[in-house]
Amino acid sequence: MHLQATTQRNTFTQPAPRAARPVPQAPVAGESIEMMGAVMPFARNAEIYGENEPAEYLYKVVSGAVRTYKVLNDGRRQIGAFYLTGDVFGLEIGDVHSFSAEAIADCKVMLIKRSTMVALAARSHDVAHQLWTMTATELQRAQAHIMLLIKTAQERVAGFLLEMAARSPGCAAVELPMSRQDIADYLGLTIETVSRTLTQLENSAAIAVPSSRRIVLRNPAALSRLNA
Amino acid sequence: MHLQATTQRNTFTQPAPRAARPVPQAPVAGESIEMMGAVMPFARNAEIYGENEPAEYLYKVVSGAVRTYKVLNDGRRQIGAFYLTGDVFGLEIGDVHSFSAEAIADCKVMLIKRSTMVALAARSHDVAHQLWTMTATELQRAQAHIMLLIKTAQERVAGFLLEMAARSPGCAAVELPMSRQDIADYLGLTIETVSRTLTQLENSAAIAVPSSRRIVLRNPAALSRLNA
DNA sequence: CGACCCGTTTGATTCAGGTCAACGGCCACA
DNA sequence: TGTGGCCGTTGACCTGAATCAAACGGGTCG
Repeated sequence: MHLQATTQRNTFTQPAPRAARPVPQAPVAGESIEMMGAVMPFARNAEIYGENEPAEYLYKVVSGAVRTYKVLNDGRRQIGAFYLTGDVFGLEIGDVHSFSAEAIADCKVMLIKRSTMVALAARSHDVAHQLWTMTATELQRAQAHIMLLIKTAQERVAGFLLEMAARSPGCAAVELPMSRQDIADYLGLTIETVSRTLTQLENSAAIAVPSSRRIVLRNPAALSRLNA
Repeated sequence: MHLQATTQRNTFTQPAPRAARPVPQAPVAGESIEMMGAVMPFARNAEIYGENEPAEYLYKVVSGAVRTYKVLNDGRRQIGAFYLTGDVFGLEIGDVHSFSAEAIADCKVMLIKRSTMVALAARSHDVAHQLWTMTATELQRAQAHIMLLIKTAQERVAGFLLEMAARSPGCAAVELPMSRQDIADYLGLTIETVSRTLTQLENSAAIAVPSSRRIVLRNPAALSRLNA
């Protein structure tokens, strides 16, 4: 149940992290993380890092999409978050990752050495503040996720669609990079329930589903009402 | 449904925050937050702050216990976290609180002015690092909470008991400061299900419940196994 | 062009947990 | 020593989502 297709590392497109070219030092205070780090491509379903691996880097999505997740003993998978272009992930306080991360689609990810960031933060309050802010943003995301998980199937799906819409540049139609299984594992539902709920929402004219990965929010107000 | 007994502010035991005595300035780097701020008492069920109120302070539990929560349109309440002696809460990146906070039992809480902390963080890397660490701890707590919410009732209750046990100094018996309703709203269950599950665990000899607020972990290994 | 594969949808049935209702224990207070 | 209010427990029943199963559709590849 909840099996992933092919989750093994793709050793072709993903050189070992140690092989990354040296991260340029950026000693100036007020430096943003934008301008440092090496960009690395990952193929669809490639593992970016694994749970309990040392957290050597922090990551920024340059293009594509990423999921973080945990798998329980019995195989149930919970997706912690989806990261789209511009999002930062892999930020941990401990020195190991508490989730695993995989590419949802082929994507490019910028790697920034954690030790570099931490050292930089010690010198630049700006960088320190950025680190704090990113962690706090992540916290807010997690708290919103908790609020989703106590709701009904309809409310969860509606909430998910609104969240994705809010994160998409173009407003009307949402292009979903992830499968129904991913959505289900994010929302704590089964694919069947997600699928059924989407057709339900379509029948009630709240959304349109021209193709399975493309969803038009026909009546966002109705969705918000569902979102409680 | 999920109604709280008496949730209004108790204006007797809780002077307005503005009346707090001035926070001593602590310019020395390496300063800990321990030594600054005024301690204030709150009566059982008194509101400490409300959702969407400006986040002027951050709080540390000196004694007693606190819950943070949100209420949905339809009255469902979700408890975000329980805070026991020594825990810090109310740490936000935005300038309003995203949850409400209430005293579970009579308690004493230390208030620290947020602006003071932020100013201090700008001068002391140590303080900045503390702020970051506290936020990250909160993030981990939230992520663990997410993992709880996708599980079965048994697993949630077992997980909750183990969490509380881990946070209690004395190991064998857990003294729960919160009601069944609080536990239910934390775990996304009903009081009936929490109650039933506890008796189930008692019948299977995993725990003993000498009094409703006191629980002995008779077989922590079995609970851990449930916890998946 | 047809065969297959994968992700998705749809249908039938089951079950965990919710709902509704009654009861019991404990404590404060008269 | 009653009596009323909480809080927690237990029971009977119901329902929303999971499970099991089958069919569909849109790709790729021989």
